[in-house]
Amino acid sequence: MEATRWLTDDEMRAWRGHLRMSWLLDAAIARDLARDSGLSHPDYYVLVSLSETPEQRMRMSDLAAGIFWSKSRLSHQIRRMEARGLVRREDCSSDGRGTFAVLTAVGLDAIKAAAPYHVESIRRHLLDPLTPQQIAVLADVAGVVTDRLAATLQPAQPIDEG
Amino acid sequence: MEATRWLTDDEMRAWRGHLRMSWLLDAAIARDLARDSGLSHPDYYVLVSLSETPEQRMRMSDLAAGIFWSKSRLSHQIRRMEARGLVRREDCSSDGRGTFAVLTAVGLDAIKAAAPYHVESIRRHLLDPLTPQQIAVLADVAGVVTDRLAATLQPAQPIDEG
DNA sequence: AGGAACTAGTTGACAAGTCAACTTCCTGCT
DNA sequence: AGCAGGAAGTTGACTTGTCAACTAGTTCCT
Repeated sequence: MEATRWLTDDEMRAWRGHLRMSWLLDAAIARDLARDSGLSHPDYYVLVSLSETPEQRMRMSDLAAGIFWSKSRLSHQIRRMEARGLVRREDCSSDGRGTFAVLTAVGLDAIKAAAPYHVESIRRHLLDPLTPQQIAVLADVAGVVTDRLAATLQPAQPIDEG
Repeated sequence: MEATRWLTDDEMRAWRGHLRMSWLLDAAIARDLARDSGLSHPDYYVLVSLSETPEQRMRMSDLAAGIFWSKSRLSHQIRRMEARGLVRREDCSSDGRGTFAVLTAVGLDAIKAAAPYHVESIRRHLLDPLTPQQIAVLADVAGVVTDRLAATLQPAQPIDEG
C-alpha cells in the first residue's frame, strides 16, 4: 500500500464530529420521540413512509429499499408494529409472493399526533443552532455522500464491455 | 401547542439527508472495517481512545464518558474485547471501585494495522466527494450541534438562584 | 409443459445495546 | 466511629438488528 494520507485537522474534525453528532442526535431525538409519542425512531420512519403514499400502503420490498433496510429487518419491524396495531399486512393479489404493509387508522393517528413534536425536536437539537447557510451545506453534503453510497449498495450492474 | 412550524425544503433535505447519510456511512465503514481488519466500529473507537492516552489505559468511566457510552454498554463491550485479547482489565489501586481498561500488545497491533485502511475508507466514503469548504462547514456544524447535545447529557447543574 | 434461476418474504439463532437492579467501595456528616 | 448517600462497575433480562437458511411463487428458456 502507498503511504497513508492521514487526516488533516479539518478532516478529522469533520469525521469525528459527524460520528459524534449522529450518535448524540439520534439518541436525543429517539428519547424525545419515545417520551412524547411512544414511538421508536424506526417506527416513525415506517409510519412516515407509508403515510406519504397515496394509498398508505407499500410493498415490503419497496418500503425496505426506500429506507435502506434489509428485508429481514423490515419483516421483524412490521411484525412488532402489527402486534401493536400500527400497521397490518395484506397479501398482494397480482403477485402471490408479495405482501403489502398497510397503515391502520391507529397508525395514522399515531403519526399525525407525533409529527409536530418530532419536528420540534429536530429543530431544537439540529436546526436551531445552525445558520440557513449551514443547513443548506449540510443538505448538499448529505446528498453528495449518500448518492455515492447508495450506488454501491445496488447489485453490481453488468458492464457492457467492448 | 402553537401552530407547528413545519420544515422548509432545505431543512427537510438537511434532516433526512443527515439521517440517511449517517446510516449508510456507518454501514459502509463498518463493513470495510470488518472486512479489512476484523474489527467492529465500536471495537475501533475503544482501541483508538486507549491508544491515544500516554499509558494506553483508561478508567472505565472516563472511557465511557469520552465516547458518550453508558457504563453498561462499555462493560459489555470490554468483556467481549477482553475475551478476544484486545484489552485487559486492571484494578485501580487508588480507588477500590475502579477498573482500568488497558490496551494489550495484540490490541495495539490491531489498531496500528487497521488505521490506514480505516482512513482510506473514510476518505473514500465521506471526504473524497466533498470540497475542502464543505468539509470545514461539516466540522463546524457537528461542533455546534454536539456541544449543545453534550450539555444536555450532563446531570443538570444546580442553579444558583437569587 | 417442465424445470432452472430468480424474487418476495419469513424465520430462528445469534450479536449488540438498553434498562434497571445489584454489589462494592468511597465520602462527608454528625 | 458509624452511617447515609453517592459513585464505579457488573450483571441479567429484554429489545433490536444481522446473518444465513428456508418456503413459496414467478419468470424465462427451450
